[in-house]
Amino acid sequence: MGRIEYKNYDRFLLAVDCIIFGFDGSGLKALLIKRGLEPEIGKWSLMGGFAEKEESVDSAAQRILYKLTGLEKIYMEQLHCFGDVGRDPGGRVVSIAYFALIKIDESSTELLNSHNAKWFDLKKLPSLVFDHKAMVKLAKERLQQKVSNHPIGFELLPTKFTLQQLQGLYEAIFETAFDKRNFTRKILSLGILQRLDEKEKESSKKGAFYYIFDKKKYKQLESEGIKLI
Amino acid sequence: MGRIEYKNYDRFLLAVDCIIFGFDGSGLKALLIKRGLEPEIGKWSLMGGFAEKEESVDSAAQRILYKLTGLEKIYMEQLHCFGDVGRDPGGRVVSIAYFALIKIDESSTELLNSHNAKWFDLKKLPSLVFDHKAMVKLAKERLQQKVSNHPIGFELLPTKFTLQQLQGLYEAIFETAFDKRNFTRKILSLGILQRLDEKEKESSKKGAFYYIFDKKKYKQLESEGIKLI
DNA sequence: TAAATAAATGTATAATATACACTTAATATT
DNA sequence: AATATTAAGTGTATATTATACATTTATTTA
Repeated sequence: MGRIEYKNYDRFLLAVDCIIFGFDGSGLKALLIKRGLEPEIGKWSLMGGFAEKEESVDSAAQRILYKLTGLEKIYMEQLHCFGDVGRDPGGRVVSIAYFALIKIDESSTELLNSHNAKWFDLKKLPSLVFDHKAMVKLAKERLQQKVSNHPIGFELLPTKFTLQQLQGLYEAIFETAFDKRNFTRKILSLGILQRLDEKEKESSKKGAFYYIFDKKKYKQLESEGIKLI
Repeated sequence: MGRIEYKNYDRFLLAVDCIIFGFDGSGLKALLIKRGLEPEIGKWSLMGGFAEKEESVDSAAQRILYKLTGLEKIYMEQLHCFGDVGRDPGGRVVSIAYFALIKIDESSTELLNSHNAKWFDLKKLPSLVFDHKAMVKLAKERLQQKVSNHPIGFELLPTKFTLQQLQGLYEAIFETAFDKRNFTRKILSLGILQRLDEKEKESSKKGAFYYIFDKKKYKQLESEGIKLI
């Protein structure tokens, strides 16, 4: 069968917008840029761009994440298609939003600077262009839901981390405090953490053991979707 | 600020495809049509169509559901954007998939016939065009997930239904058997069902009480997202 | 009035979630 | 060398929820 091009249907600009989450030990953060084109040039915005004809939408999202952070092979998930008619005053643009989880210190500072990018605490977001606020809100809800059943929170932490850092991350994501004993017991009972002999000693005299993942168990749980929180 | 049209970016055909779920007392069903245009004309397909410039993507999905079933104000949820380059051999079409839950006997028979539509058991699907099989698979997974935490299963049942019908629905969705006593206890403990004095008497001599929803409790749970299964 | 049928119901046990406070290891201070 | 300081690390009791499992009940039909 030859290639038939569908005729006489409306064509759309397709944007991809990325909610890039990070965690710096205190709050959950999102990476925002100063928008570089009209309309609303100079306002805070999610990193985005237009999809191109010869790439998949997923690839476009990866390309755009790479463009801002220099990072590849990052945990990224499609969030939602935002398709309201008036969402972008610059034209009829349908946007596919993705969220990504990155280790906050691994992105390229030069790239971030060149895009006028900045990390913002989720609880202190500036006003954003278009419907980007709704995107962030939905992304946060999805992250909460996802992190409850899938071991992806680790994507936001350094390779080795203490139990208190892990708990701090979950508390930041859910904006609630957990009981240390119960949290520790539960997370260790999953058997996906491996304790190192090394200790983190900056925040206490006693020092807290570092942990890393047991990759094998991790993969297993990822596919099964075990309840974490 | 005037209206700026973004220039020089690729434009895409935007399709909307609907996974329409129904339940007839035995298995979970999906509504399929015989595709009416090339390529792959005559093959089984999800109901779909192209989005138009002056409507939101959500509206397009509603329009397409209405076109096939004659139904409005239906539970419908965006599923996922399918954006691979080669997904539609007829052109570069990005599709936004939605899933809908309808009462199987409420759709217009004339409309269904005019589209050559037919209900298929999810476990006995024919081969489908493009990536529609993946869409159905994802929709089923999302339905399972959603129905576990939100009281939406009822959208698939008649207004009044018996506990056995409700259990049958959940068993069909999860493709597993539940213990009748535990299921009944749990579902009734939510307090969202109201028992009628009327009984269904076709399937037994004793007869089974009909239930309807307690709308107020229903709304409350819908927003809170209480665990059902 | 007996038989047949599916509906309706309860209880014991296991697993999981929650609430709650003291001990320990290492360093810093006197 | 002894003591104070700091956050890390840990256990137990109770409540809640999930699971496993079989008999009684209401109604119709023979």
